[in-house]
Amino acid sequence: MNIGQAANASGVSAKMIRYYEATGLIPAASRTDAGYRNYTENDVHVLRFVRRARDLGFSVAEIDGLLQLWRNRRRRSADVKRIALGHIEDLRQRIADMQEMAGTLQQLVMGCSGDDRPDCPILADLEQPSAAAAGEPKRRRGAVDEPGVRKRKTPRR
Amino acid sequence: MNIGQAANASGVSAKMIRYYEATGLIPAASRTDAGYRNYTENDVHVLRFVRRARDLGFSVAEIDGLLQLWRNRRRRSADVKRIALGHIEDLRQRIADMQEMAGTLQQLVMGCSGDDRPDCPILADLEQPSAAAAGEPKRRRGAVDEPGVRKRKTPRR
DNA sequence: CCTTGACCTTCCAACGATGGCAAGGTCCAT
DNA sequence: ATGGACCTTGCCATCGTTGGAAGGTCAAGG
Repeated sequence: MNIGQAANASGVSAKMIRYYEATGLIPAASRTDAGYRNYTENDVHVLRFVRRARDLGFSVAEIDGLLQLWRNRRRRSADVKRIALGHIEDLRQRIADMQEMAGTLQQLVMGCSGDDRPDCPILADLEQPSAAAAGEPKRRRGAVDEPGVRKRKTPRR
Repeated sequence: MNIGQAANASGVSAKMIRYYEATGLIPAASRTDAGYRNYTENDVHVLRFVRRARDLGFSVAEIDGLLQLWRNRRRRSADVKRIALGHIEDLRQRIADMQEMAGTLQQLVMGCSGDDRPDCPILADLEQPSAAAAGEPKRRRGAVDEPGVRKRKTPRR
């Protein structure tokens, strides 16, 4: 089976199949004399596994762990469950963050006349976050502190 | 005010301030003789606006639009509202997608013993999505169709 | 005056997952 | 033999953000 057929059969694009191979998520496919990648039904099975896991929002790194457990007949289901629970927790956190954003915006939007006049509580809040709309200071995903203000012995002029 | 002080005062990292300047989101700051960027209280005000908008999940492109409206005293609040509503819709869609993922996973996790045994419905579902857990086929954010299967007049051997 | 260290500058690379395009080789039916 | 669908590799773009390197500046303290 060629890569295009494997792509059709698995729902993973040919591009991504090559990418997964290059990054080591899946083993390198065998090649024909002409250099074409060759796939078996089993390979497609693996690809479908990957596809499904992506659909469930697992990162490629997580899928790597899941694939190893999948292949390991002596795995402990606890390990699988841990990965899944961690991912659920991640999803819940992101959902909560986005719900808070949406809720705040909804509040602001409701106060906006949405006509030809310039006055708008949305812009007003962006300018000076109101206590009501600001909520607890949240950290965006992946955001990390700056190196921190290193102290100067005497204040800057 | 130096960039570091503007960063501290606005909550936007110095790195990002330079980035926003380079991409044209904010105007280029004036410079000292030595080439240091110089910021005013008003610049910090703009940066806080940007920061707040990022916290609410607006993309940089959307913030660009919001900033222009903010600066325009003859803006129509309807334009602001439209951007906000579009963003809310986007958030809701993503929330729904993630909730579905989390729900499916929660189902699977509940069926997993999470002990030393290898049997695990989570892996089983990844292998062969069950109708119950599969749901309607959803499209991941940004996912786009492959070029499509171009038809071969006769089937491949 | 010189050193130190905190700060600033620019430039380049990386992340994650995916798509797009280009230049070239292969396979197969007509 | 020709055409066209397919394959190959490789590089670029996305998006927002961080990290680092190499080097210049500034102020305080010895």
